[in-house]
Amino acid sequence: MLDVKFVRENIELVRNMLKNRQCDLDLEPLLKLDETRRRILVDVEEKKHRRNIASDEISGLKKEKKDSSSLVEEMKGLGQEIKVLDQQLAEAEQQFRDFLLIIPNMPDNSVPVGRDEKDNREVRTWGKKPAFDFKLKPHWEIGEDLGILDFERGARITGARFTLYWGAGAALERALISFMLDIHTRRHGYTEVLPPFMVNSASMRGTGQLPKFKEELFKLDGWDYWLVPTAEVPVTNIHSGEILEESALPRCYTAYTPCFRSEAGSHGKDTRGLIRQHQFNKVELVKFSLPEASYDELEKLLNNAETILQELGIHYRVIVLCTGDMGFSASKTYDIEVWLPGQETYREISSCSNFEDFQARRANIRFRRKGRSRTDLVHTLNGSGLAVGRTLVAILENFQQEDGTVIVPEVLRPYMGNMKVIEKLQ
RNA sequence: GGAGAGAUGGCCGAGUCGGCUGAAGGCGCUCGCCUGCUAAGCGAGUGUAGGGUGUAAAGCUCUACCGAGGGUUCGAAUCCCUCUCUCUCCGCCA
Repeated sequence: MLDVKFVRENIELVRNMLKNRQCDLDLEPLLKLDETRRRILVDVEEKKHRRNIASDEISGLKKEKKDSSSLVEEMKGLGQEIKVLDQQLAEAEQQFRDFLLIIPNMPDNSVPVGRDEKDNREVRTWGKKPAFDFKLKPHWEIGEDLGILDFERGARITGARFTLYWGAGAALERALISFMLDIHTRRHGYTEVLPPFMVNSASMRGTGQLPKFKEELFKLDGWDYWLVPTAEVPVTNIHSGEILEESALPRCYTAYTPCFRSEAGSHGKDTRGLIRQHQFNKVELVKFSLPEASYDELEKLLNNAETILQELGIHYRVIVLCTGDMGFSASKTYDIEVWLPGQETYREISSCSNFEDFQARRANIRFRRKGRSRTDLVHTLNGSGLAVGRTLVAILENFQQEDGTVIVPEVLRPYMGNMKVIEKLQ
């Protein structure tokens, strides 16, 4: 959510931002609502002031045993007026707030202006595309041939975009989760958290999934509970409504959660394999930062995510998203795209964003500078570190061998009972 | 699921028959004094949000907030209703 005052005073900047984001939204109603709401507010506050004074007078009169009935009568009328105005105000505030909630965040100045993913810019690459002298398979073939990925039974148990993992496949997924969490906690200094996998509407609103992206979420019937689409939601909301000490920042958390996404609007896209599932595992990195430090923290967070692929020894590239491709809540986003030789393509495996104070304002996450009385909004950041299912995909495709087996990356072997090669499950 | 208790400021904790209680008292914290250092002691200060005024900061001022929402009343932290959450006991369960 943007600051109302900022919008009021920089209306042209905001209009330009909407244009750059390819977002068609007319701001006129917002300005009108703001005006209406403030007009009513001034009126009702003045009336309440009068009522407060009169109440004191009545109290005084009663103490002196004097008659107060005419004043009481008068206040009855005023009370009615206040009641009506309060209702109007509540309505105006609600509409105003609802509108503010659907305005996307301002991109940082360093973000390239562009229409869509074609205008994203490559920042750097790491490693090289591996060379093979045999015919490569996509991961779904590798997984099915080894008997470790079972798409058919996954679909039978639940439906399309659900997968059953067997044996070394299941173990590899678990190994990756442990490995990632260990690196981030032990080497990068993050605190591990294990949050609820369902959240309420307030949390979804806090991070920006609601009200605009309802159709991408799974909701529990009869409950105000939603399945988390990413750990970002529960973990960022850890501190919602809190005022943190300046000395407590930055706070760096890492969490494993499954992620549930409806993938509405993706029909027919990535239907094969593990790339696009309704349920997948992810290790997330979340930071709460001082405003002046948040872009440094973003670079660090990105590096922390990259470390995982470097340790695994898999080629990737980093891109910065342009204004037209960036998410609703983000001010700046880097994507890490991993190389998948079986499909001869790069695929997003991590998305690292700075949200500045956009989420903090929605979720009301503040801090107090030492020696100062006023509070400020923190900056929030997060990034995948990494998407586990897609990492498993990258391992299968990058470390496949001609005989159909897959080499287990060195760093994962301690987590897999020293397994060196994944062979066909008997 | 059954029975009961509770929810007040950063924390603990008062709030009488509704009326200067935004809220006593204590702790903590901040600043100052004192003191070889530390501790103790002394003094002052210490909620949040929104609005008005102000070029802005400061300041001044108003309104709201004692779990959330609604009601009664001229007036509610105090009375009534609904909901949420926490705790205790029993039952059940991983």
